[in-house]
Amino acid sequence: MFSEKLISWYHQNKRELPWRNTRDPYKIWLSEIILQQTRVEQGLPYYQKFIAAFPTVVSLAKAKEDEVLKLWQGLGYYSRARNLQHAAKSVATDFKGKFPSEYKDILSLKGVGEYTAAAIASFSYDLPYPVLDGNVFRVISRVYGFHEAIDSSIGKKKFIEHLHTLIPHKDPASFNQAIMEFGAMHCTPKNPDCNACIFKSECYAANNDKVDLLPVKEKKIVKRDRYFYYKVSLDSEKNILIQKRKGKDIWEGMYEFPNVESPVQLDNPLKELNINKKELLSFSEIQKHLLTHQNIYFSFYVVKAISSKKDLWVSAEKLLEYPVPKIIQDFIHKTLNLYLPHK
DNA sequence: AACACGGGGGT
DNA sequence: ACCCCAGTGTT
Repeated sequence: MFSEKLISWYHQNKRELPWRNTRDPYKIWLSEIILQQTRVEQGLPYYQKFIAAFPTVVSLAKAKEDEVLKLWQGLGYYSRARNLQHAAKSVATDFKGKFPSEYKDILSLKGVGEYTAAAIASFSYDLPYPVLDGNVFRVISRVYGFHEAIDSSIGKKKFIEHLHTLIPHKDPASFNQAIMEFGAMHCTPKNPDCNACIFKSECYAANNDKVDLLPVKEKKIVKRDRYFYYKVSLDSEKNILIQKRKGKDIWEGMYEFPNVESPVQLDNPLKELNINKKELLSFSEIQKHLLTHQNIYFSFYVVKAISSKKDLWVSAEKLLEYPVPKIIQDFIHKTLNLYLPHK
């Protein structure tokens, strides 16, 4: 009954989305990776760009990592882009260019977890694996009154087991699409319209005034402050010094200006950046960039410098081809062009 | 099991 | 200010 009502609602209310008009596992996989922790409206233009640049999984496998990261720029969680290409190479070699069709093989791809494997398996191959994402947690916890924490393994197991009893083997793809769409469009986190809900009569949360209390989450996010002081070196020909960001940290693989980082505001950034007042062209006040797990505070110090062969110096035009974090892109766009000839 | 990983939008 | 978003990999 639940699935029939849900699927019926879906067919009347669904949005037209490009990855819903295909069974191509490559396109479905790409859309699912893009949409992880990302709203449909934000991911949509990236999906279009990727399909245009890489029409097939093999074309993606052949790309340079920097090219993939550049297309991903601005979307965040950049390990998704690196893993995307890693997986494309796996498909090209281990699976001879043909996207795997068994759940365990799909799950083996880098960046593909239980949610994404279930999505691909059902949408592309009609396999009865239920998806469990933030939308599904919300719908199920409210309708069935599940109070187990959704960020615990106990809770996750209970939700998945229940979903296996709900998903119709006849049309698992529509069920999975429908429950996510219902969570996204109707059973929203804040102020859902319970009076107009198809599950009004049987929904536990609606009938027990618990809509605002479900789903239950137990962990709360811890934020930390990080201060970045960027040194933007320009040589006499307006080439700019950049470097590739290393280490398992935010923005891994993206390009940036040399910098110093501190957990607290620095008293004397010039000293830490090894800058003489004579070479300093300009600097910016500290700006804020707020992320889920950290508050980024940053400023830029532009200096005259002499380029050297061993470092990576690029023209302004060339710089635009490198993948960079949002705050660097904004700086290039808003400030750096003042110093540079045209563009 | 806990934590790290971006950026944007809603309330 | 806080929460959430078509979650996953690492430790």
